[in-house]
Amino acid sequence: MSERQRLILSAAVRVIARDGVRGLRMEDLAAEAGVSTALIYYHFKNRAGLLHRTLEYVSERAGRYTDEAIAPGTDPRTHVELLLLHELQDTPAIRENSTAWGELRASATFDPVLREPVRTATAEWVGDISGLIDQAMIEGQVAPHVSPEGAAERLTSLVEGLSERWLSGTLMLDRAQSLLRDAIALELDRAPRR
Amino acid sequence: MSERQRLILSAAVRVIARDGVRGLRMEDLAAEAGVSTALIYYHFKNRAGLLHRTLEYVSERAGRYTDEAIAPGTDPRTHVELLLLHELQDTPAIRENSTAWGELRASATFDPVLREPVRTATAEWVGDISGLIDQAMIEGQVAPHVSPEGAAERLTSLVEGLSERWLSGTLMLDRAQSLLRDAIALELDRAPRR
DNA sequence: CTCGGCTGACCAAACTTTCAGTCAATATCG
DNA sequence: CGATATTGACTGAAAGTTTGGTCAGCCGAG
Repeated sequence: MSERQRLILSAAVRVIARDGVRGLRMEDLAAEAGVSTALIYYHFKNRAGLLHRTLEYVSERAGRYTDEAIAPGTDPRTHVELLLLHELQDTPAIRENSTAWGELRASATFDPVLREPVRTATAEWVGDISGLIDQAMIEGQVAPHVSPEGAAERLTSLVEGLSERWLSGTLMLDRAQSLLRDAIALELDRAPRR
Repeated sequence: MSERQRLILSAAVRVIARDGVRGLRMEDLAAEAGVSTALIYYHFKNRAGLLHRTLEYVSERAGRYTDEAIAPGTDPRTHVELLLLHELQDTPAIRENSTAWGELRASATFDPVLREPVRTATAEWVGDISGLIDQAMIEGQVAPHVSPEGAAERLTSLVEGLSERWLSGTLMLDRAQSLLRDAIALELDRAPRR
């Protein structure tokens, strides 16, 4: 992928985070990226193609910044917590990525082309968390009888639900974080900690 | 609200569930409702006004069909379970309402006008569940130390997360249901049942 | 020179919104 | 009671606006 494409895609994420997928106008995007509208068509064929590529870009980028945020050697249990809580952080980058991700996921309900990448990205995320819970169990940081798969699916779904409430102004961020922390404890300890 | 307005609003829910908020065109809506486009403007001022009223209509209707679905005299614990599971049911009415609700909630992230009705409707739902958990606790159907508020917020958020995954084709319905059932047990019993 | 990257200008189609005006029902008046 | 205004609901048609998408051609690096 060329530098120019990356430029356009990151601009797309910004525009989507600001106006939603519904509000993404090719002209707005061109302005945000500082290029002509025609160039977008040159690189991405059409609006649908652009959205498709943007979705891939968002999930790829999410995976990257997620990894970067966590010090190597962190124990798996803490790792799970950091990974999940990470989505509920009020920095421009995360807010932007979360908003765009939520929008693209929602669009998948109506656009079959987006379904498969959404499914793949979700599966990957759930798989990561599930794997970490597995490890944490081996190290005795998680109660036995916990189903890593189930817990991972519930916790990531919960994060998405909380995130959307936060981003739509329905829920305060600190409340969302505290709810998530309790949920993690509930899932992994089978009783709230402290 | 006149019968005619109700007719248009229910058509709007159908169109939104089918094409999304972005895909709602005034002309399509007019066709779906069997009226002229001008009539929609006569009753709702403009597209934004229509969306706003549709949101109110969806939440009102959700509350109504939810009540109808549950036999009076049901014990509170079962009531909670039915209420939550109810959103994960593949009937046209529920799918329609859930899809429209998800769309409108997502739109609230970008449209301040929609925020307040979304917040109100959510608070009402959380309040209902929380109240029922309270009652269930009094009747000994829920473990002590459970925070009804917290559990209600987490469970409803989880339902929204699971629902969106289901509707976007990311998650099979029966899996979503089973995940939710386990979450309820985890939250209310502080240990999975059976 | 030439070729991929890139653009300004442009357009047809898609959409929203407006408007003049019809019609049935209801109120008003002589 | 009959004639006449008034009103609210509603529509067809078209104006007005926005948007996705195309295209002929410019430009700079090799």
